[in-house]
Amino acid sequence: MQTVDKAFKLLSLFSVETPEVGLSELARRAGFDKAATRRFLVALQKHQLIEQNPETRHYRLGPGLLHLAKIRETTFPLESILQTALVRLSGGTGETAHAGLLVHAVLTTLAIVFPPRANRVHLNLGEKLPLHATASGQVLLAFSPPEKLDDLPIQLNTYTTQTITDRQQLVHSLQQIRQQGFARVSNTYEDEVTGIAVPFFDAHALPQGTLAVATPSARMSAKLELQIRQQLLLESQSVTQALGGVLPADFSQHLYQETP
Amino acid sequence: MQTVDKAFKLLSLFSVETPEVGLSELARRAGFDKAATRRFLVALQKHQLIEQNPETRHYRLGPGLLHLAKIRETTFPLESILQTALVRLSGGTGETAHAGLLVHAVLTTLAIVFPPRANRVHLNLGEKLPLHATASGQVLLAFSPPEKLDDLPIQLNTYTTQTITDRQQLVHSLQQIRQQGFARVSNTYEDEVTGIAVPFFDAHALPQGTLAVATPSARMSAKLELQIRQQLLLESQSVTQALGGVLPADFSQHLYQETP
DNA sequence: CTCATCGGTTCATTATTAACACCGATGGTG
DNA sequence: CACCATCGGTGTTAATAATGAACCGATGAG
Repeated sequence: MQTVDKAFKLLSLFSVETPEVGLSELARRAGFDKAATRRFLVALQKHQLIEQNPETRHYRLGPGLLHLAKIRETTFPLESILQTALVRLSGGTGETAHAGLLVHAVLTTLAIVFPPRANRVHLNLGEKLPLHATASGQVLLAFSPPEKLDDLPIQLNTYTTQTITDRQQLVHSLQQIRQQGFARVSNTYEDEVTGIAVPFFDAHALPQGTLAVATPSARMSAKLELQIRQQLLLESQSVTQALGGVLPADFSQHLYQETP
Repeated sequence: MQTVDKAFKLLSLFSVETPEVGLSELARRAGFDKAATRRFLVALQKHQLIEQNPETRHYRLGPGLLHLAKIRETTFPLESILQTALVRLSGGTGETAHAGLLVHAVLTTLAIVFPPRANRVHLNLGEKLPLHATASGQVLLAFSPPEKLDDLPIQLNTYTTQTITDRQQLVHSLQQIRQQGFARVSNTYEDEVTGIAVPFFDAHALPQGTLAVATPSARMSAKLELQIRQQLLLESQSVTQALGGVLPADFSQHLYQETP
């Protein structure tokens, strides 16, 4: 079913950063022949998974995706479960809380709740978060089967002076994260931002996404960190359960250690 | 690209009514061989467009759809545009307002706003609306290219004593709807419910979905109907414009006729 | 105990997709 | 203005991928 893989590859080339792309560019990025790319686009367009901007002739994701996502969300409300967890997290910590979803080695921001204060961390819905440079990404990698590390690009992008770009160092860091059950990074993706994240799990005890709290680094203290970690752990358990997921043993142990 | 068509066909077998389906059942409904169906499911599962309930071994739509839909919605906010239009519609009329999306000859409820009163029309998000038996469906058919009528099932389902089940009669009705620019039906899908609907259009001036107001039939009056129609026309224009769509000439004429 | 149906797998047969070369149109550049 | 590159899009044969009947073990109803 490599045909399905290729169709999906085309769909996954669209992002919040590049929502509309032309034919040649798509073929280039996907590594397909232009004629083949066109045939795929026409097929996808037929089902409204893709649509074409008639002015620019560029392609973009289509409304058929909304239709399918609405069915899924109505019968299996992942997004709304995350949203309510984030409201509690943001309310309890007074900081920005966000949830990410891991799809095919890409971590995307699915939901965000901002606290009602002026100085807060900002990020965008749909934003793609680098796996090696954010707390959310690292905690996902840490709880994923080791072979998932192969999906990482050879070159780890640098975002700030603190970004981990050495593979060895990253792997070492992941081991520690797995042991402690959460990830905490400071200024590795955006300067002056500290993030703490935990994963939530699917029915196979594999990480499906993350819950995270992000604070201005200046505001982070040992006390605030502890509070955030405890809340994240509780919400992770709650979300995982609501989804019909299962916590892996080496994660659920933290639930008892952390509670005072 | 028949492979893409088949993959989509499998995805489209899931609905709010039947969100989880087993392998044999899927093969039967799609008309595919069981082995082929399995190969498709495995391929779709790899990209999280489908996921499997490990207990029942049944399949359901996957979280990858949320990911893609979020990207589309962030960069091209159809759903949120509809939502704000519905808030105005429901607020202005005091009745239930809903929006439907047409994907591959299937009309699905994408957004709903209920008025704050006890006696109101109820429907569900993600609900599939029959094209021949609802105001929304009829207005879509009326403004679609005639060949779209071929997608209709041979047998038009009966929902109430008022449901149109005769093809001739339906076609006649559609002509009138196209001329007047809106559809109005009473008790054809649910007893005691009257619906009024207008389409909104894409960049090719093709109907992409509908805006509708539904009232308990007992409450409908000539005055209320006129008010609803005027508001629907205005919101249709506004939504179409916000989407980068184009009104067909025989629709936009009503904008001037209706305004008093 | 039997039979039907479930999810899932195997492998020779067959229909599909790939990609080169080419089209006219568009737009930036010397 | 003429040039060249690139755009979106399109045919046609060679190479590749999907198909489906038969078969598994497991499960559950009569």
